[in-house]
Amino acid sequence: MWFNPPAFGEVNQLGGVFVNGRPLPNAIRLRIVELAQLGIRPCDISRQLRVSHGCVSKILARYNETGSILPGAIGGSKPRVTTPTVVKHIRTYKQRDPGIFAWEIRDRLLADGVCDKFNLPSVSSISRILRNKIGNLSQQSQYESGKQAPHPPPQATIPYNHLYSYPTSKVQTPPGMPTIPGHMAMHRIWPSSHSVTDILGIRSITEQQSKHALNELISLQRAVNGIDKQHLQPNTEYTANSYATALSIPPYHPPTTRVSPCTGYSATTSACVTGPTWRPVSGSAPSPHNCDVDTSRAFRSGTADSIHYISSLSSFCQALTSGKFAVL
DNA sequence: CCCGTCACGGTTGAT
DNA sequence: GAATCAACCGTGACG
Repeated sequence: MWFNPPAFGEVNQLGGVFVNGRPLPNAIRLRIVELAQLGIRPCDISRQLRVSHGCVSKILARYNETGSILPGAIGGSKPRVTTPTVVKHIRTYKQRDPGIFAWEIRDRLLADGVCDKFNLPSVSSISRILRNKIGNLSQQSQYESGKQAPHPPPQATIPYNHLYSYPTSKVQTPPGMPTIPGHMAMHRIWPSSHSVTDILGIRSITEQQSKHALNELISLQRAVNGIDKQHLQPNTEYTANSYATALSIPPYHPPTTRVSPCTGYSATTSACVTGPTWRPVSGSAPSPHNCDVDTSRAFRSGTADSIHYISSLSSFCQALTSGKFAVL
């Protein structure tokens, strides 16, 4: 029901708003990574952004591993590994050596580079192919001409979830998109220290450097969101404007200034984050995690109106991504 | 106190 | 078009 979406989502222990089952908006994810790069500890990021520490940990871990702040691809099925190309090769192996075993075929597929470890068919899959599709080699030409898959994938060796699987030195991007510069990807360093600086493998990074990297990331992801919406996870909250959201979230206020369902943590760390984009606009308000448009407006105009505004925008955004409207 | 991990209830999209 | 399935999500609790 896109007319009646979860208006505010749910509120977590930190007072942040989230939509169960849906990823945090890119703006929040981006902010998490940016704060981590600035040396803010995950626990403090969690409090500042009112996102559970488990989530912060997960996002940072993924960023460290893949270089991407984007969530994984939700829903859908894994692409079939037994593509026509793979079947063709299996048939070839079987023709050359009728006594070949399925496991040998599997090894050869890997050795010949037909498949990689991500899309290598299981032995049982190969057996099934041998049984169902190549059982009678005399019919192979018939298969060749007419029994193609209804929607054959353009390539045979695209690893599943390849959009979010990045090498360490260079971040892979969707086809046609510019490559993320190497310095945007984090090194695979995972020291024992719990310090985010150590976790991210950054000895020293200036705020200017961070901003520069951030801007590049924003530009890239804006382009990605606009150009290839199909290939990226269609996050309800992910429009270009979403990047203003996290920057406008009022900082976490310790219980001395705000009654929060979450009590008991130190207030000393909220001052770690400074800068013009992090200044409180008004009093406390629920973190607009489920909203993606210009919430900075909303948070300047009072809580009640803000909530209504967020709700309306949330509806609109859901409509956008559910195909009710064309993307602007 | 901080962090990593996991169960849980939820959403999503291909089949 | 509905059901199913397997992917993902963030939260909250635990160690």
